[in-house]
Amino acid sequence: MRLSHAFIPTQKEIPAEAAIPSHQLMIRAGLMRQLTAGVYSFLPLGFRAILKAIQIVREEMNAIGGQEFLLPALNPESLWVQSGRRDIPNFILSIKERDLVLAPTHEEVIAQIAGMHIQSYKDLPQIWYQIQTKFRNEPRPRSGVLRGRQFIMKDSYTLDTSFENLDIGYDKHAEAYRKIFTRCGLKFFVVGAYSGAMGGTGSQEFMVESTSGEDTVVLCQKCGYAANLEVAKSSVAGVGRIAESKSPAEIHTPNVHTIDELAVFLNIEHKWLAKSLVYQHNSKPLLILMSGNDQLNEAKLGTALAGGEFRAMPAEELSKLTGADAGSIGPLGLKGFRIIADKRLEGANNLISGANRNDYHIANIDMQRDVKVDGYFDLRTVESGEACSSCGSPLKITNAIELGHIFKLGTKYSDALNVTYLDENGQSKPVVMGSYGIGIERIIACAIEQNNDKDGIVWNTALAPYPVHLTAINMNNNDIVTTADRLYKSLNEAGLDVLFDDRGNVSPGFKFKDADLLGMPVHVIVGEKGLKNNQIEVKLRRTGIRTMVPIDDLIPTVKKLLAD
RNA sequence: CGGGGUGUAGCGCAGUCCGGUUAGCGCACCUGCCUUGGGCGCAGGGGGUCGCAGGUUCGAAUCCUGUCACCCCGACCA
Repeated sequence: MRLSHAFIPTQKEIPAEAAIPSHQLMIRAGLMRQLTAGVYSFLPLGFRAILKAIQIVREEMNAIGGQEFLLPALNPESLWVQSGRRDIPNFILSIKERDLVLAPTHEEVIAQIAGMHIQSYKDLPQIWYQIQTKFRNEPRPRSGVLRGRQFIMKDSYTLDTSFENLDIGYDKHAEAYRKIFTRCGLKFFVVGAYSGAMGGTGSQEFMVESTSGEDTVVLCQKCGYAANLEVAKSSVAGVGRIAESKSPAEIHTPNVHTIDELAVFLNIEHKWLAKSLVYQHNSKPLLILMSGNDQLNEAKLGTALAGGEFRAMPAEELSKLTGADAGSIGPLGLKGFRIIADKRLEGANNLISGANRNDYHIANIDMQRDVKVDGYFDLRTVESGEACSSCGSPLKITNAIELGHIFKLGTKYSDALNVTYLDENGQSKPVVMGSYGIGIERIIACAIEQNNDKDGIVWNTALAPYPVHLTAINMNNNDIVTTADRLYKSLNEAGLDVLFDDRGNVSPGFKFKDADLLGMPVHVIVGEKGLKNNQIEVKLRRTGIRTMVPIDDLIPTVKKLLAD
């Protein structure tokens, strides 16, 4: 491609709306432009990068036996009513003029096709995938393409006869994903993840560490334990019992509202304080007891409650219902509440909690004797530095971008949409499904987040829109023009895609700045300096190292550099 | 959905508090000359319903009311 005729609008200034490096650079380097919140137009250069990523994904999906589909983005609303996902909050965008919705994912359509045509165990297993545009009603799109309302996703689905066979397809995907992200040159890690309302029996996320990421993950750098904070565990001792279990006693605690204040007021360790959190679960009041300042993890709470809607009770309702304000709530004497507690409190005694009366707490609470607990669950959020539950080393907490997510779905959708097969005995059984996603734009954004410097993007060969950037330093010099034209031709003939800066009346400095901003891995520079000695300059974007090579050695040199 | 912020030329911004020439600056763009190894120089030029609607006023980018859009923090995110 000749830059003199290319549409690659670069800009010197950082766009005001972009807060993270990948977003800034994707705009500055002319890869994309925003159309509206969470929706981006990919320009030719950006689309080339997208196509590179798609091709890698496609090859690895085909390698595990995936069959590529193209499913419609327009779906009948009724299909989503049938699966029970029509009314998930902030999920589906719909069409005003018809009873159609824009598909946010494709389990439903896959199930519909499978339901029609999968009849026998002989038809299974299947791996079906597509690479297609998805639409979601994101309340707050942000961070460029990291969270959009419209995005390209590789989504695949496994159909199997059993959970054992599901594991095979799931493991194939895990392996394919490792290959995909490795080929894309990304430093990634895999974490155990929350399955949430997606349902199913297990899931893992493929993550890239980044301060721009929206997910929080827990990592053990010694043994490799890695989990999304939503499900992460650590080794924290239970509160435990002391020998003597005294009788509950009310204590006056004027103007003490927080756990920290209470600990200071009573001069006591935090762990003996049972913090009360009041929630509503399916509109019924729920008291959650945590030890000290342990933070409730709402994802874990969701798992513990096994479905239904829950939310923290607003302060007004709370005081109306209990007669006390938040900070003075406790398990004793509380009527009409279901009570659950964090595992750390199991069996503990000598605890202090609110008296359901402002300015009073109750001491010597014995969880076994005094509190009717409807279950102990792991509800606490892991904190940085806590001991790894596998090896005891301190855990690290970091932000990450989710590139891919793999789910063992089970029969949730086959049950809802009646997808069955006949087994060897002629028995009708539900098809066991798995579902697997990769965000294509996120591959590009992560690659840029991980590979940029003050001058611009640093592409690796796998994703670079063009592997070679060729610059003619001075278009008024006939030798340079002739040589650069000839090299452009021969590089193309050698199978290398070249972006050729043949612009006249553009200063060398400007061309260098643009080349660095666009960030192609190998920069070939044709200038008077080298030409005097029949040499061409080759610069590596990543290292900035320049070498002079004889003209005849150029193509093998470039090929070698790209392969490294 | 709660909190905060911003809408003025393609991009980045000033001007708005305190109403008053022809709405300015840098970059980009166009023409000519010049220059060619790190976003050249000189001269000339084009481009604006000041987000939108209504109101106040002799007069509104500026004040008032409403509304829309976008960004950031949080909530949310199968």
